[in-house]
Amino acid sequence: MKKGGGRASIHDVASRAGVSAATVSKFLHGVQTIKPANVARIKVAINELDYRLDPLAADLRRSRRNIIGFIVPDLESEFFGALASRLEILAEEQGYSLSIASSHESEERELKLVERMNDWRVAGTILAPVRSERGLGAERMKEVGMDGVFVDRVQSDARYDTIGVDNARASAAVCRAFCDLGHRHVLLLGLGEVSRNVRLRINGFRDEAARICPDMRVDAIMGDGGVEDLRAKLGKCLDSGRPTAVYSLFQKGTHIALSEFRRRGIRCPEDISLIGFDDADWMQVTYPSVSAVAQPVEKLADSAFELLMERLNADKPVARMHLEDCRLVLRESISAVPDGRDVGKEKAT
Amino acid sequence: MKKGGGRASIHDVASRAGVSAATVSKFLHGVQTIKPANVARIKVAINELDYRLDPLAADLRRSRRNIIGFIVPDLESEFFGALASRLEILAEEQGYSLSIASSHESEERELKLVERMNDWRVAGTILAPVRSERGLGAERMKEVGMDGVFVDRVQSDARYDTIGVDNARASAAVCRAFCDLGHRHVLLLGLGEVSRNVRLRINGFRDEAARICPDMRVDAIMGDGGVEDLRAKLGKCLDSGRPTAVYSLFQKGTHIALSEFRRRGIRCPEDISLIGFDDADWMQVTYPSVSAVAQPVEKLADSAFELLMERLNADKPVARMHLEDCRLVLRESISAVPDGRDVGKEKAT
DNA sequence: ATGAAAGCGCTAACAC
DNA sequence: GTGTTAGCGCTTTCAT
Repeated sequence: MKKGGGRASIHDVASRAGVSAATVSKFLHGVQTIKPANVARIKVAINELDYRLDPLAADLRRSRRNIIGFIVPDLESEFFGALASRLEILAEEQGYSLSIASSHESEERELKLVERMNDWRVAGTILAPVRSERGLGAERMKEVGMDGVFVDRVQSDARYDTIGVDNARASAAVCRAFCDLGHRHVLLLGLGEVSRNVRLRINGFRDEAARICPDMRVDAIMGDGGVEDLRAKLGKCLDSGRPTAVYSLFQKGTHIALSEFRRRGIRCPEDISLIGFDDADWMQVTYPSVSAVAQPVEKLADSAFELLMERLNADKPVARMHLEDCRLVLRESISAVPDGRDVGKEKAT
Repeated sequence: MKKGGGRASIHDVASRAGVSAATVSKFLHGVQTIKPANVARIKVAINELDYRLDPLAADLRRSRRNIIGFIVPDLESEFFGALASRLEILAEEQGYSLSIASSHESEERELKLVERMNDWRVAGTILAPVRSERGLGAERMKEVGMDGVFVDRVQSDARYDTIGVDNARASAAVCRAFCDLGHRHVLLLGLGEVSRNVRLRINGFRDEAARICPDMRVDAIMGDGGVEDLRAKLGKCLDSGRPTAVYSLFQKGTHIALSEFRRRGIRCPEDISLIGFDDADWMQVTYPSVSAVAQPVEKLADSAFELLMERLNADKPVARMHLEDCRLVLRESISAVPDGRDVGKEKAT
């Protein structure tokens, strides 16, 4: 009989069906060697009692939770939202639930969340760190030996798989696009904090410039004091010694570039070209629509999950580094340098 | 002694400290009546063993999980991301963890997720339904009597609290803005599926028009066949019998409106004015920047959580309906009707 | 083919 | 103050 207040337990089902809890448990797990008569009675009992297995209690007994943890720096951005979205589906396909948590761009919080995942005894943790694979959260994962992988703001690690996009390659493509259009003075727009990825983008651009377009002048400004600082610095560059092209290294920067162009009446792409890292829907609808490096969010999620699964099933996992390729989406915001102004001035050869 | 493979349990700590598990449990819960000497030894043992309480095991014993479930239709939108983000903080402040899941705009999946929350025996569930408080998920919550509240795409319910924005009021404000600028022919842009909220926005606009601006012509087109259908229909309206103002009833619609204006060389706001429901960062940076109804995301989250908490602590909870006010953000996309063209034609009085 | 028993890690009476 | 005991809901040998 079902006891008073609470919900039906496996024992309630068992006694109602006239079998033992063990048999019900077997039934629930698809064991085939149960007498058909009993199967039938168990089914009836389950229906009558509205019985549902408590997965957490089952996990407790099994000493392993069917949960994958996912820690993101920020849930308000479409990028991480999409990542979470996809991982959730992948996890469920494998019988896990995904536990999503946001560190709100705080390393301290990230640490707390890693610890919570560990307390929860999750099967594995996918960490998209605030800073890098050397940040507080990642380091704690190593300390306590949690199973997991690192994604997005990471390079490579001695013990964990890392999954990221090929920042350098994408930026090289941007460089080539500008170079082909005759641009010889490009401004890179970055932010101080999100260092690693942005640094790779800068270097990727610079290296390619040195290789294929040595007479290209490449300036970079970094908003060390946040986005408003960047806005101010950009304003100065636009007012004097204006470049013919801007490569924004993060989405908000693209936003800022566009609005500063407008504020000054600088026409894009006639006066200046623009490409941004990280594509977004709205970039199709601005005037001009803006060219952007699109990150392969789904592939990132797929790879991260796949590597995690392999790792969970491996005896002695090796640390791998995985880079996904980005796609350069060309829209109206770029054009050839109109006259020889900059090209002529800089062409020394 | 700590046993072989696994992690230290409360018993390991107890025996190492020379006390019983019960005492350690008390210590962990801040019971003050423990002999200082024992407190000290427990602390030492915890440190030496790196002991951490398993919250799920504790919850099991307590027969109540310290988890709040949050089900969103979609994690890739900033709106729900922000909602989740805020709820996560609120939940943790009260000692819960928030379990976030996305129904991916599918009612079937929503149903599954509600059932999972129930299986998990969460303390409460915040549901942002795909359709409404009468959708699959919500109905199941009622059936099984889960504690929770409904948020965003909801009106009112007999048994659950509902928290939403005042669509009608916001739309009335939009109507007044247009009316004051002399607009007498406005086009409303909606989508078939997201019916309830959109309907309220339409009615809110229409009612206000009837009240304060009876000579205003209000047309509405609904993309029954998805966004591309809407785009096509909008195109037709713009080509013949063009209105002087457009009120888009959802964010994607604003996007579409803007791009269709551009495609046709229709100048905004000179030729046509635009206001969109649901504000976004990118609307500041388009040309023109677009006026929008901004939804109070944080307030929504705060109210939803507060009502849930009250409900969890109430003996016989009553169902309340909560509406938050939106803010109309005016930007460049609206202006007065230039000449008497439409005004003159329609003014019958 | 099934059930008894032990126990996952923890808490809560209730004795002492 | 502290330990004993009895579970929370489930799984898993190991007999039978």
